[in-house]
Amino acid sequence: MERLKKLLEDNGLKPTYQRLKVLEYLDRHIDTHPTAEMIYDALSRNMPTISVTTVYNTLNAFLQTGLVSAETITGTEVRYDLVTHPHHHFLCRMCGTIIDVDVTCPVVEAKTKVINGHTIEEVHGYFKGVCEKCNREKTECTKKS
Amino acid sequence: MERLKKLLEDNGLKPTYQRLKVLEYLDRHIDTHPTAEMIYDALSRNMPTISVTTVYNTLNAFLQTGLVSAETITGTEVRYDLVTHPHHHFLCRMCGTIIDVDVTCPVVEAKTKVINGHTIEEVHGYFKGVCEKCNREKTECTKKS
DNA sequence: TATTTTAATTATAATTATTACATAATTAAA
DNA sequence: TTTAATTATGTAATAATTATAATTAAAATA
Repeated sequence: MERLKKLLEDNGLKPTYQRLKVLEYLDRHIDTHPTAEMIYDALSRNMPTISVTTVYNTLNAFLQTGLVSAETITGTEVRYDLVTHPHHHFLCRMCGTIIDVDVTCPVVEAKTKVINGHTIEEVHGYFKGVCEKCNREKTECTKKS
Repeated sequence: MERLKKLLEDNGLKPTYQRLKVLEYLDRHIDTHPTAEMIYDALSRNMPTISVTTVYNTLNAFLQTGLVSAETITGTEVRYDLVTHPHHHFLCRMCGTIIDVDVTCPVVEAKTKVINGHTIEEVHGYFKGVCEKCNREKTECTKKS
């Protein structure tokens, strides 16, 4: 908890109770890539007074400092992701899960290059397909029949 | 026009007037990556009776057949793109333009591979930075001063 | 050709995600 | 402790998209 408080202060944000709670939620559900709604629903269970606006305000403040990133992979909703180490995302077309994929091997080109005169500052990439779990279930079905 | 009609039929879609018009618009504005709203606004000028729902229905039908792709690069809106040849997108953080980038050099890994047991079917990637035009204007400003 | 069936389009209303805004509460500074 | 600044809250507004049901057009059948 002290760690998270420091994280906020290091980013020039006052460590208010609600900000700490939002950050804590993101930290504890790093693999969920939650939506604003999911965060609000979870927090409001223990904090009945927190408002949706606060969640959005907080997330937008986090976005500005680069503490979190917003992913629009599914196309219908914004998923928030605590920025820890560089990684990419995998969207399973069967179960809809977004999975972190470490990029030890350079899946996308290095940053700050130039293509056709355009200066590249960020490279965003994600994969779409069938995740390991769904792959396994498909195989099991085949085995049974 | 016959070409577009055939394109619809080849994708198992009846070539109705409104579908043809939406497709024609996408074909003529291939570099704009328009939103549903932009398409509706443009078409309704000559077709006062066309409805927003029809534009959405049509775009969703196109999406299902893979005729178009939906890009959520900016994070606030869905941009539609006629699928012609494989390419990536570049979002300029200064002017907001989305520019097509041909991928002759393999910027992202080849398709249908496996990472951690997840089968990759599609690779989505986009770049963010400053486009060639904005780069040039920045340089000109520097020169003047 | 007339009739039936199916598919596509339309208008309206509903839903959802997000933001604007005014007010209240909290915190920091003087 | 008073004042100023920041942050949180509730309500309402906005914008994008979808659901629904009615209408129209097209295709199939008799």
